[in-house]
Amino acid sequence: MSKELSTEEKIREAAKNVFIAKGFDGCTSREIAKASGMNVALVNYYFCSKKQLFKLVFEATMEDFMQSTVEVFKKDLSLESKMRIFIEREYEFLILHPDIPRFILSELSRGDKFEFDHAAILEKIADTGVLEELLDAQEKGIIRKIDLTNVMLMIMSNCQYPFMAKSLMKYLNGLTEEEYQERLTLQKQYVTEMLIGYLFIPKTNN
Amino acid sequence: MSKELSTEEKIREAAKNVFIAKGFDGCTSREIAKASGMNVALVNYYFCSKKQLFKLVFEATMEDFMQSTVEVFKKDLSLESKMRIFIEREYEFLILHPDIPRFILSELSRGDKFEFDHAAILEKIADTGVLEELLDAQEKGIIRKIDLTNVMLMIMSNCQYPFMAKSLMKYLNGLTEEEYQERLTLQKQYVTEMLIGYLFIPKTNN
DNA sequence: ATAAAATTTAAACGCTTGTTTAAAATTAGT
DNA sequence: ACTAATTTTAAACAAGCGTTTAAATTTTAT
Repeated sequence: MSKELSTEEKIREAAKNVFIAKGFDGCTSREIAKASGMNVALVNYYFCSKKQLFKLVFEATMEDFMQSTVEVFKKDLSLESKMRIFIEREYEFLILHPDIPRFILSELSRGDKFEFDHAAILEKIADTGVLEELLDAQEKGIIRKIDLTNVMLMIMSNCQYPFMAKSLMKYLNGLTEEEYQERLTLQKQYVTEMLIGYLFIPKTNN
Repeated sequence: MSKELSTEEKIREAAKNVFIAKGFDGCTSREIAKASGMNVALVNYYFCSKKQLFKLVFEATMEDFMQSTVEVFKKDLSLESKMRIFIEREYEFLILHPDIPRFILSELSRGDKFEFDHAAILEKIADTGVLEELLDAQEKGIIRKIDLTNVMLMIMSNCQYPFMAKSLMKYLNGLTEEEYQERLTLQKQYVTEMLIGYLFIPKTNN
């Protein structure tokens, strides 16, 4: 156990956990303070306000989430391999942080709460060259000519939703946490097959 | 315009809109009262507490959502037709009520807020006989032998996520509401093809 | 060792929250 | 028409909220 965290870092870490678990509206400054072992005044001493602390946490979480998965497209591999590895990474990440997609989409959908800087995230995606690679593959007839928004939606739907719907699915199907984890591992394999099978145009043998 | 709503109904309707838009934690009793044209005391006069009003709204919303789509499986059609119509209905419903999946999954994920009665929903699904039909189709080699939890996940992922991620996708791709609606219509067609193509085993010609 | 700076604390600030009260206004029953 | 029940209102309640204050403590620098 590394106890060598500064007060500021302790608060930031606690805030991240609490915000992701309960949302901005679902928690209090005092709750964050208590979770970090500090008191309320220190939260505002280091971060000025609950809102600003949230903004910091949200943007960092969003960047982490994107970064950890999208960077596979920088590698020198076939598009299909990259796609497979991307899905693999996405599931790996989400098994460790299953609440992040719901957190991001929930907070983002009530966007009046703060204006977040999406330029940084757009840049990280653009930097990987994934968009050009996909367009190029469409020109070459490797993958279907589908608007990239739809391609992204397909992949993200099949990666993120299974984690967002965990509570509901466990309810509906009467599964334990372990049983649901098993379904998730299977789901990863199924959606990989399904997505690759649908998006990639089979090579004709002649 | 039908103005002939009772006070109780006005509050219930307003509460539904406000809860779905902002979540339980994201709104106040006074906000709901104002949205219904009434005052705070009336909310508790008819519904005892914010929590109980929420419980009512949540369970009704959940039942509506399930009911409107799953009942297609009662019809006398081929499984493939039912699946196609199911997806069609789901998208139709979600175009009208795009915030409901996020609402349900968000509120459900912090389940300590109240215990909801999922038996009624389970029963509605069971009543359609969809589960038996799917298992039967698996036995007959019509669709892949995949755990039904995973089948449900696949379908729900591709129907609900595109609506849950609207804010994010509009951001990332710089789309207007109209442009995103167009993508959603295309998405419906793509995911129908993809899901049917993956889940159903092609008939061999011999 | 001492003074200055940074950190931590307990207490308080106005304000909003969910809920309740008690009186006023309306409706229903006879 | 009169009474009783129902509905609506304005006002108040304690509790909790985000934030601020000012004093106490610790750290840093000379």
